[in-house]
Amino acid sequence: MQATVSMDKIVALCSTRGFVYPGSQIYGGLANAWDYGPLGVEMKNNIKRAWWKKFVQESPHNVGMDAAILMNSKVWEVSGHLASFNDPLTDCRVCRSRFRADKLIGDWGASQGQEINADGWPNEKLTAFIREQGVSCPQCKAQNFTDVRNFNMMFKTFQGVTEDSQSVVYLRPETAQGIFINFRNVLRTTRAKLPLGIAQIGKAFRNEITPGNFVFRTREFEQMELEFFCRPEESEKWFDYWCQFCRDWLRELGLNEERIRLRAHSPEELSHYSRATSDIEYLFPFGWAELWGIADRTDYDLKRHGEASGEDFTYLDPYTNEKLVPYCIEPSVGVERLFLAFLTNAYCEEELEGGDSRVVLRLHPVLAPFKAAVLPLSRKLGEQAQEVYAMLRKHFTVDYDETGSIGKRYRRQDEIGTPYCITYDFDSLDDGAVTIRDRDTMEQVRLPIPEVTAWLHERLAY
RNA sequence: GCGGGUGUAGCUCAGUGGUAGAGCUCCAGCCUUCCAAGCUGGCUGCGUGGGUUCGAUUCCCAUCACCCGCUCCA
Repeated sequence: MQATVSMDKIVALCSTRGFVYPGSQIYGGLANAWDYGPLGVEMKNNIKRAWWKKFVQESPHNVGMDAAILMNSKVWEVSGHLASFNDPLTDCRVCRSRFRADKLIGDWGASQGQEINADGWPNEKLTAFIREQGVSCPQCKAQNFTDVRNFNMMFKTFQGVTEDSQSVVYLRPETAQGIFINFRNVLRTTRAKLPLGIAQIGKAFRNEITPGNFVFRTREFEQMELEFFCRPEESEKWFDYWCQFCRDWLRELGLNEERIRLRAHSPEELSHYSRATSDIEYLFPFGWAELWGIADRTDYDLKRHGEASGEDFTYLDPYTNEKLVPYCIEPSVGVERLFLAFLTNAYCEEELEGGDSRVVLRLHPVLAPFKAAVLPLSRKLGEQAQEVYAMLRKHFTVDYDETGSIGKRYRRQDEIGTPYCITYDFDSLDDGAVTIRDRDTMEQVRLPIPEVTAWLHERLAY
């Protein structure tokens, strides 16, 4: 396995070459906001396109949809996010442990031999109680807590012009709910039978306490989620199926097998909606971290929404005439995390003869921002090379560069992962052919210009 | 949110109580017939807001941002 790249190098490359810029830079930035530049957006789009093709287009079971980010607040109440993401928290100033204030008081009460239920107390009351009663830290015994604050992972905003509680809306913390609440719509309009997967790509927002590691954890991020509905007794089979499927897809796009592992969650780790979860983890420069979460959400969401809305979420199996609420397997992955994984995975520094080195992004051609670059050997050939460039632009995202030496231009393209460099030279004037140089093998082929498009199509097919 | 560190050009750094340099990058011109060549010229900066001072990039205060450690999970 190649040496792990430092995060600094990735961040620097992203910034200098136009993959990712720090957000709101001219105003001093905004914590953990990142803007994707010309190359970054191409690569991100390539990732999304590849995922969609694999998970929607090629699948006999799956269809896509695109739900609104803003939804009726009832959705979050019923899904459990409002309750489980809205805790009164306090920190011990001495040992920096964090506690739920109501639980802290309850436990303290129990140790004093009295039963105290602080659930639902206003924060001021919680803070005052902790101070006045001298509640001590279970970790370090200190009596020095911060004021109790509400920690809500959901971004809250207001719909309409008045800020009254009637119009509170939340930015979705996951895209999945948009699928659950449309389950019946999709089922009816597609006339699909189980198993049925509904896929969605979209932004989600979480007010994370500690984001970080570049684009790994940000407060605004893009998810690619599949909610795969099946018969309850088949859920384990499909769970394994999707774990393997996701893994295969990553491998197909060039992610190093040795840096991928599957890790099953322990019962304590499980989210409120999940019965079983496995993470596909990737070895990032900062260590192993979750890339893809595959969760068995059971019938939790459909049942909850069914009960709360009065909508009937049972499915009538046409073969068995049996009524059931489907189970749901959810493979959910963050686009930015994939972006970072592919980027760090592809980053190589190579020693060349003569002692100098080149930075190469060995990105799978499908992911590369530019599929090819047209490089006239000399500026004098610019006019003719431009014609090749114009021809290829109709089919692929291609770059054109005529500044500096040819060697320098090869290096520039290597650094941003362009798989093919097409050189128009002086012989081209006579034979109407160009030289294509492969980024990885460094091999060159000579090809008549009219054949280049087909040649590239063949290699970029996915 | 807490503790520690940092903030000068696109990048890496130097420097001074009298308003700033170097290397690389980038751009233009010359040259150049396949892997970072050379020559000439050029662009760009003291995170932000206050205070002290005749004068602040430098000293003080605040603020913001970033990095490293504790929480989380796409």
